[in-house]
Amino acid sequence: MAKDNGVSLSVIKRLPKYYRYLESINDRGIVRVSSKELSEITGLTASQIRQDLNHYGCFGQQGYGYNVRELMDELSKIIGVDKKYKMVLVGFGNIGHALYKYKSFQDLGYHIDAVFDLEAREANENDPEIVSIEKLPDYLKNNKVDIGIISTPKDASQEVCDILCDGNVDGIWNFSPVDIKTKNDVVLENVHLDESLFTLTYFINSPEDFNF
Amino acid sequence: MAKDNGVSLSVIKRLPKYYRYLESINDRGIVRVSSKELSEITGLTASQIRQDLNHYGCFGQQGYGYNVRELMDELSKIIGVDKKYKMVLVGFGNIGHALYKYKSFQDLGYHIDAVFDLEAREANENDPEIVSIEKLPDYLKNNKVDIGIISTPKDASQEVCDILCDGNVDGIWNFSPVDIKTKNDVVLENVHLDESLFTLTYFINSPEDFNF
DNA sequence: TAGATTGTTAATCGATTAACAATC
DNA sequence: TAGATTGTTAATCGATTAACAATC
Repeated sequence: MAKDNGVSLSVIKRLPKYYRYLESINDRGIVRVSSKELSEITGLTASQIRQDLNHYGCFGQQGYGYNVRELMDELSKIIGVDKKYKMVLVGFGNIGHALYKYKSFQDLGYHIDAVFDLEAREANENDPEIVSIEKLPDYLKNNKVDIGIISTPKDASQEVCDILCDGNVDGIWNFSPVDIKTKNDVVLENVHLDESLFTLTYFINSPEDFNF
Repeated sequence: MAKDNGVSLSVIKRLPKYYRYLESINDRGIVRVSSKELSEITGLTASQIRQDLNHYGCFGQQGYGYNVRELMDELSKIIGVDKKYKMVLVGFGNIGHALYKYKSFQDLGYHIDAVFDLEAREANENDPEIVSIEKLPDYLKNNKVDIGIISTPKDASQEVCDILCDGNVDGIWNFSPVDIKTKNDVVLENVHLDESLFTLTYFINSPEDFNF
C-alpha cells in the first residue's frame, strides 16, 4: 500500500516511539527485526505495529521481517527528522534556558538561531545574545524560521504565537501552560507540564484506576 | 452516578484541562458555566464534557449548569491537587535545573525537598545543595517521598527508577527520553520532549494530514 | 520446500456523539 | 410555568486486535 493521507493522530504519535526503539536496536548492531520482536520491546501489539507502518508503505518482507536500518531511514523521512530545522526561542526563563542548552536536539539537526525575551542582553560566556522581543517581527521577515518555541509566561504566549504565525513559521512548540491558537495553518504542539504532573497525581491517588 | 472506577485514560487526561479552564473562568469572577460554554472554550463537545464529569459524580444542575467554584473544587479533589506532595529531583542538568526553579509547581503544593546528582555540591546563592546519588536509597528510607523526578541522561534513568521504586515513592515523573519500567505499583508519567518535537516535525512536513 | 512473517481484510472493542427524558 | 441544561442511554464512529492468504 502506498502513502496514505489522513492517518490518525494515534498512529502519528506512535511513530517517534518506533523511531526511538529502532535507533537503539540499530545501535546494538541488530540488522533485522520482526513486528513480533518490536511488539515485545515496545509493549504494543505486533498487529498494530504492522498496521501503523503500512499506512506509509510496505517496508517489510514476508518470512523475514524488517531491515532495521532501512525501516529507521524510512521513518526518519516520514517524520521529517532527516531534515534540518531553524528555530527561534521566545522566553528565556527556566524552561527556555534548559531548552537552549539541551544538546540532543541540536545533534538531531534542530538549531536555535536566535533567542528573544523582554529585555535585550549581550551574549556572555554562559548565555547567548538575548534579542528584544520587539525585534521578533523584523527578524522573522528577514530570516526563514521553521519552528518557534514559546517558553514565555502564560499571559504573553498568545501574543507571541500571533507574531510567530504572522512571521510564517511552520510550527510552534509551546511550553506555556495554556492552549493557544495558531493561524495560517501553523502547526502547534504543546508540552503541558502542568497537565502531565496532574495526570501523575491523579494516578497516585487512584491506584485502583489502572485499566491498561 | 457515584464515583466510578475504571475510567479510561482518555477521560483522565482531559481532567487537568478542565481544571485549568475552570481556574481561569473562576479567576474572571464567573460563577456558573454550562457544558455548552465549556465546550466553546475548550473545543471539546458538550456531550463529552458532561459524560467525563459524570464518571465522578453529578456536579451540575438541570437548567443551570455547573457552579464554577464547586466544580473546580471537586476536580481538584479528583485529581488530587488539593494535597501537598514531597518530591526529589534526580539529575541536575539543564532540565533538572529548570524544574527546580519552576515556581508554579511549588505554588500548587509540589515541593522538591532534595536534589541528587553524580557529584555532591554545597548549596550556593543560585543553586540548592546537590546530594550524591549514592545517598538516595538512604534518603528514601528516612524520608517519605511522593514523587521522584528523573532528569538524568538516558543511560542512568532505569537504574534511578529502580532505586526510587525500591524506596517506595508513589510516582515517577520521567524526563529522560526512554521508556523505563517501574515496579511495586509505582505510577509512571513520561514527558518525552523528543517525541513531542518529532510529532511537530511530522505535521510540519505533512500539512495535508490534518484530520481533526 | 517448509517455516516464518508480512500486508490486509474482517471482527471486536472502546470512545465519542447524539438524543432525550428528567428536573431545576 | 416555560426554558434551559443536566445525566444517561442508545447510536455512531474510529481504533485496535485477530485472522489468514500471500509470499519471501
